[in-house]
Amino acid sequence: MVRERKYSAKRDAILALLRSTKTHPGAQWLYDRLKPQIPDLSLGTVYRNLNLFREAGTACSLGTVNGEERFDGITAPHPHLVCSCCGAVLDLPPEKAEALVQNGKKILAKESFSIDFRKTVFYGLCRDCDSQSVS
Amino acid sequence: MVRERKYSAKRDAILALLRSTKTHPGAQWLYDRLKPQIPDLSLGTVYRNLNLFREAGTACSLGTVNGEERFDGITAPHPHLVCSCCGAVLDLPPEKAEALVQNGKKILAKESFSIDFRKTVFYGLCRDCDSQSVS
DNA sequence: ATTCTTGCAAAAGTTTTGCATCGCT
DNA sequence: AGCGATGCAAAACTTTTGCAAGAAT
Repeated sequence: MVRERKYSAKRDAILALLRSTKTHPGAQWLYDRLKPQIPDLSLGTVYRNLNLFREAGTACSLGTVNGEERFDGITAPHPHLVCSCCGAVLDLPPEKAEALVQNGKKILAKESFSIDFRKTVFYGLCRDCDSQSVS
Repeated sequence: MVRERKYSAKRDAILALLRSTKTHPGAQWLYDRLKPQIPDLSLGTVYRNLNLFREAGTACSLGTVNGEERFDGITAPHPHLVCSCCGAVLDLPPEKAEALVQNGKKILAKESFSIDFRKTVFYGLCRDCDSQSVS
């Protein structure tokens, strides 16, 4: 049972900004950018809407970088590069990811991104939770 | 330049517990389990030692689940299953991961774990940070 | 003696939430 | 009018840190 959503100019602005950037931002980044244009915007609203986007599948989380959750407006699953030093997040073209996985290359020439390690996580429901949700 | 480490019984206990479990615990879980046996243990010490393990490569982080960082005493890279509902983390045998990636099966029969989506993140240094660390 | 380790508590940082108000339908 | 959306501030949580005391080398 999904609740009805009403139009909200702020929600639209947050989503538009999220979709317009390749930085894979966190809540604070979005807030800082939007605040000058929307003076009566609060950080809580950014958080609330990001959670709505995630629930609705309009956006997705990439996970936490340096303690901050980062989001992607592109919901089609694709791998990412995270800089362990500065926390930058880059999209990784699927074909390059394939090559990386296959030959374990440490360097991604074009982006000049040196790979240290990879994390792969599958999300779903464990047996207990799956059976509970069905019944 | 890695600092010298002195022996610490508490550090040993934390690492032993981390290695003995398949739960991929967070700091609080380890603390709760150790506290009865080591009454003068503090949560801060668990955090400090987990960070030491990570720096030393003795343990590694799997990322954040429900806002809490989870650790693995097995440092050989391997994929994980995370239950979106209860936060349980399971190891995924590499050969099963391969099959999942190849055919995109939604169900992992043996573990009865239904897969919703996957996240793959490569960690390394971006061009800027890489050049800074070299020079 | 030196330096690492730790308990404790405060601090820091991120995210959530309660509540009154405002806006959309 | 009814209910969702929001500002604001407090609260909740996880993690880090400063400092003095204790332990290992």
